[in-house]
Amino acid sequence: MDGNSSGAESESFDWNTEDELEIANFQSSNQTLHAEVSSCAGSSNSKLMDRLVAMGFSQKMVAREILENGEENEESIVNALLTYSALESSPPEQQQIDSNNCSSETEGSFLDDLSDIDSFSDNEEITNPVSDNDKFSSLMNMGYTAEEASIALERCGVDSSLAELTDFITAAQMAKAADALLPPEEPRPRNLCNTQKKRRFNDYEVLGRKKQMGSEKKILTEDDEPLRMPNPMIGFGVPTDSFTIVHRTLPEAAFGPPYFYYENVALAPKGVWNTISRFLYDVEPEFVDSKYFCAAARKRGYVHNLPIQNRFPLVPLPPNTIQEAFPLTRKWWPSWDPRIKLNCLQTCVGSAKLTERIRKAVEDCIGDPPLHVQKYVLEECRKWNLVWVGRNKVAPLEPDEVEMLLGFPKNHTRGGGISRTDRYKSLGNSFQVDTVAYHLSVLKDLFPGGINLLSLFSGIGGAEVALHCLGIPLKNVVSVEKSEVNRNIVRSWWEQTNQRGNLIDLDDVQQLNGDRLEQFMDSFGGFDLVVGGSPCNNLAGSNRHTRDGLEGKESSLFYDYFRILDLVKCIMSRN
DNA sequence: GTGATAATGACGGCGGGG
DNA sequence: CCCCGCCGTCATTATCAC
Repeated sequence: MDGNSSGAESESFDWNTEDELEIANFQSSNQTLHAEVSSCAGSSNSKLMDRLVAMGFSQKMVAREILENGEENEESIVNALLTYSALESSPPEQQQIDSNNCSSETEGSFLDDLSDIDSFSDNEEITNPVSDNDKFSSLMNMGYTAEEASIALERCGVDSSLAELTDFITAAQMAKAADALLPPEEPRPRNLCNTQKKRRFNDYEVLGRKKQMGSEKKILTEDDEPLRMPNPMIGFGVPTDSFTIVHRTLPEAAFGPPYFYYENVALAPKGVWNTISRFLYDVEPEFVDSKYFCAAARKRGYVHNLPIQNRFPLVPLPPNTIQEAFPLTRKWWPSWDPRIKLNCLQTCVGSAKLTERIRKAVEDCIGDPPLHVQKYVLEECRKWNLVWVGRNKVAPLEPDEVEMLLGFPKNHTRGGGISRTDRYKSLGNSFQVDTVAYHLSVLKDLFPGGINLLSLFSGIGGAEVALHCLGIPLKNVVSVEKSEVNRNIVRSWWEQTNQRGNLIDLDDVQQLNGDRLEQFMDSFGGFDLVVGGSPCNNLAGSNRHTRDGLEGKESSLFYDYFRILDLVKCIMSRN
C-alpha cells in the first residue's frame, strides 16, 4: 500500500525506464521472464511485432508469444500463434482478458471515445489532430481498447511513433495481465477461469417492489455509461435507513466460493469503477458513505458477491455525531459552526500554523466573527477536520481519536516503533470497521465454525478486526501487506486478542503466485473470503501530483487483486 | 538517516438559477 | 438543458530540526 514507491522517478516521462520499473514490480518471481519483458519493452522487436500483427494476430497474442519464446525464435512464435488460432475457432483479435472492449462497439460510442481523447490532450500542444486520430484508429484496428489507446497517446505524447505507442501498451499489458494470463506452470485458456457473461446490472428488489437500476439508457452507450453515485450514498442499505435493497441478482461468473470483497475510493476518476466492476465479474459496486455508520464521512465503493439480506451492525453503535464522539468539544463549539459530521479522515492533518491563524482570526473579533471570517474558518475546519478544543482554539484529531472513529480499538496503531505521522497515514488508508463489518455480518451464519481469510493490502487489519468484532472466528488468515509497521500492528493485535487461528503474513502481493496459493489452500482447504482494498493513491482527489487513474503506479495493483482472486476461484472450482 | 511540518490545486458531483 | 459556483477529496513533495 505504501512503501512501494521507488522515489527515484523524474518529472519528465521516460516510458522505457518507467516501464521497466513497473514490470520489475509486477514480475518479481521469474527473473528470466523479467529480462525478456524488459527487452520487449524496448523497441527492438517492434518490427517483428508489427509484422505479426499485420498477419492478423492480435497484439496481445504476439506479445505473449514473444515473451514466452524470446524474440529471436520467430519460428516458434509463429507456430504457437498458428496453433492457438486453430484451437480457437474465434479470430485471433478476440482473445483478450477484457471481453468488453470497443471492438464491437457502435459508431456512437467510438465517437464518444474520440471526444474523450480530445479532452485528454487538452493540456498538451495539439500538433496534428488528424494524425492523432489516425494513430488512435490504427491502435483500435490492432485490437486495443479505446482506453489503452488513449492512455498510450496521453503518456507517450502525440508525436510518438506507432511502434512506440504499441510498445508502451504492450509493456503495460504485460505487466498487468501476464500473471493472469500466464500462470507459470499450468497453461490454460487465456480467457478467465470464469467466462464473462454478457452483463447488465441487474434489477433489484426493494422491500418487495421492483426497482430498475441503470437500464434506462439506450443500448448504444450502455457500457460506456459512467456509474452514478447513489444519493444518498447508502449502497444496498444502512442500519439507520429503511430504504433497503433486500435482493439482487449476481452475474453467474461472480458466484463463490470464495466470497470476495473489494474496496476503493468512490470518487475515482471517470471510468475507473467501470473497469473495476468489469474485471470483478461485472458485479455492480456498492457505494457507501461511512457517515451513516460513524461520525466521519468516508465515501467508498465496495464490489462483493456477499448476500445482502439480514445484515446487522456491530454493537454498541459508535457515536454518530462529532458532539457525541467528542463531548468535550461542545463547550467550545461556536453556534456558527454547523458541522455534525466530520469529513473524510485522510492521511495528513492540519498544521499548527493553521490553527494559530484561526485562533488569531477569531480572537480579534467581538462576539461572533463577521461572515467572511466565519467562512474562512469553516472552510479550513472542513478541509482539515479541525475540532474546537478551547476558547477560539481548533485542533486536528489525535491518532487515538481517529482510531475510535474508524472503529479500531484504542491504541491499535500505537507503539511498536511507529511514528505519529505514520499512524495518521496508516489510519487514513484504512477501512471504516463498522461499515465493513455490516457488509461482512452475513458471513456469521454461513460460517459458524469460522473462516479462512485471504486479506490483500491488509493495512492495519480492518477486515480482520471487523470479522473478529462480529464474532466470526478466524481460522487461517493469509495477510499480505507491504508496510512492515502495518504488519507489526496486525501481528500485535492478533496476539493481544488471543486468536486461536493461524496468521501468515506476506509482504508482496506480486510474489503471491499460483504455487504458493495452492500450497496454502491445500493445507487448510481453500479460502472462504478474499478481502482487499488496493491502493487509492492514483485515484484519490486529494492527490495533486500523480492522480493517474487505475493505471497509476500504485493503483494498478488492483490488477493483482483480480489476478489473485481469479486464481483462488480457479483452484477452488477445481477441487 | 528519521520524523514533523508546511505548502502545493485539480477535478468531478451536485444543486440552484437562468 | 446549460451554466456556474460550491463543496469535498484513503496525497505528494520539499524543507527543517534533530
